[in-house]
Amino acid sequence: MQAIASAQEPAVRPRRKVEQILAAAGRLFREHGYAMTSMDAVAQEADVSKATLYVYYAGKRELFAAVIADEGDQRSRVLITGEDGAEDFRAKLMRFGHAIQDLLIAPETVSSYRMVVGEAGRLPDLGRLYYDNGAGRLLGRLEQFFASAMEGGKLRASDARRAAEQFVGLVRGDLMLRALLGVDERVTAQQRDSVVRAGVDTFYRAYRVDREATPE
Amino acid sequence: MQAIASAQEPAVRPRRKVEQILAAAGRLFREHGYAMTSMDAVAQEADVSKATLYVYYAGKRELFAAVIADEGDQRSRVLITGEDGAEDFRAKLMRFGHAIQDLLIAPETVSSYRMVVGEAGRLPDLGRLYYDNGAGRLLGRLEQFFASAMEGGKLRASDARRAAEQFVGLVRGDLMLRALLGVDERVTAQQRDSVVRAGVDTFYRAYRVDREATPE
DNA sequence: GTCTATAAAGGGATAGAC
DNA sequence: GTCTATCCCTTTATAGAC
Repeated sequence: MQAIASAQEPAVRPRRKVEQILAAAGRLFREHGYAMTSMDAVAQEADVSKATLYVYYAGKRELFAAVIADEGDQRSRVLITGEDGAEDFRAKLMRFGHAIQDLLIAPETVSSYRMVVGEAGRLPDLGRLYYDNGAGRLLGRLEQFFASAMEGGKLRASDARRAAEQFVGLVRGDLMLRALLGVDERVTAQQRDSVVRAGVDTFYRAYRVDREATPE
Repeated sequence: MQAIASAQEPAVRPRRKVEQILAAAGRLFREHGYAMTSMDAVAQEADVSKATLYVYYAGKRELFAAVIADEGDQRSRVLITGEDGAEDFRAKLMRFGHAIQDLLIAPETVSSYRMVVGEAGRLPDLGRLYYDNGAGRLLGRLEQFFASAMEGGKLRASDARRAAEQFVGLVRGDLMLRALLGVDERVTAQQRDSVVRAGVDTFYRAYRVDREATPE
């Protein structure tokens, strides 16, 4: 019944298994959460025996930590590019706004956040790691962009970091919280666009350079 | 060893036990999350036998649902009062901003949100209930306040609901997300005030009535 | 209604063969 | 390195006495 392994392959591709395990664990942790995911299930999903899991990871917590660390790297890949000078500044804000909002309410982001938030009370180090790799990086890039814009006279000079936080908060609206809580079945493109448009509008009204004042 | 109950009290205060159970379950679920809280622990914390739990609640999920429903009612009690005409409008915004922010990053709110968010994927109805009773109510009251303010010429006329969402987003900053992820050990009053101040400033710049235009 | 005691199942982790 | 089989503990849920 069982396939007879030839003696030729005792240690077959050592890298492969780890990736299978990490991917399988990620899927299950995101979908069912930490506590509700069993090592049995991970082993089955990864098509590996349970004992093999414990060869690569000391325990369930370590496996979870590895998933989070891997997760953080893959998030926050949003295109904040200062180039493309031909583009209208407001149009650029709209583009960034949409990109950021799309990322924040994407199903993968949501299930990812749920997984981490649910355990953040018990594993604060992982929460911090996740924030730094995700929202932290995004805010950093946005801050740089706004700093340049302020220097270039596109925006009123002020705290660029604060501006970045506010911009994210404005285009996020309460859509992310609603997504985290599973409030909406589906959010239409129109709703999303409306939030971004209003957010950019508010942001720009507050940060645009006054035509009259500031004659330094 | 055990106290001998007099025959006078077979069904002692039927209401009492339920409250004990609900309170104990709430504490444990908030602290340890759904999956990591055992019915044994709840029974012990509530000073009740495990069998008694199952008299009042069909199972663990039902108990959790009861906790969430109870929880939602108690949140969102923030004082948004339109009266007090003597107060400067910006000062009022600052007061509301602080009250809202305080609520959002309060430890009870954070552990509460963690508990619900962590399970929202499996129990979407509870997530919606929680949102409606919490953030939903808050936004509703704030919307009313802004609508009055717009009508009274204190703010530029526009979508009051959207303004409410943006106001909350601005005074929240990313403090709540950081709190949910356990990023900061402690947030100083100075940091909090700084976020509120900047948020109100941005909000007011965007929504104040232009001195020159709008001569309808 | 409330308790003690226990059934029934599932989970994390490991021993030992190959 | 990888597997099968298993240990041992915890968990949900219930039976039965009072």
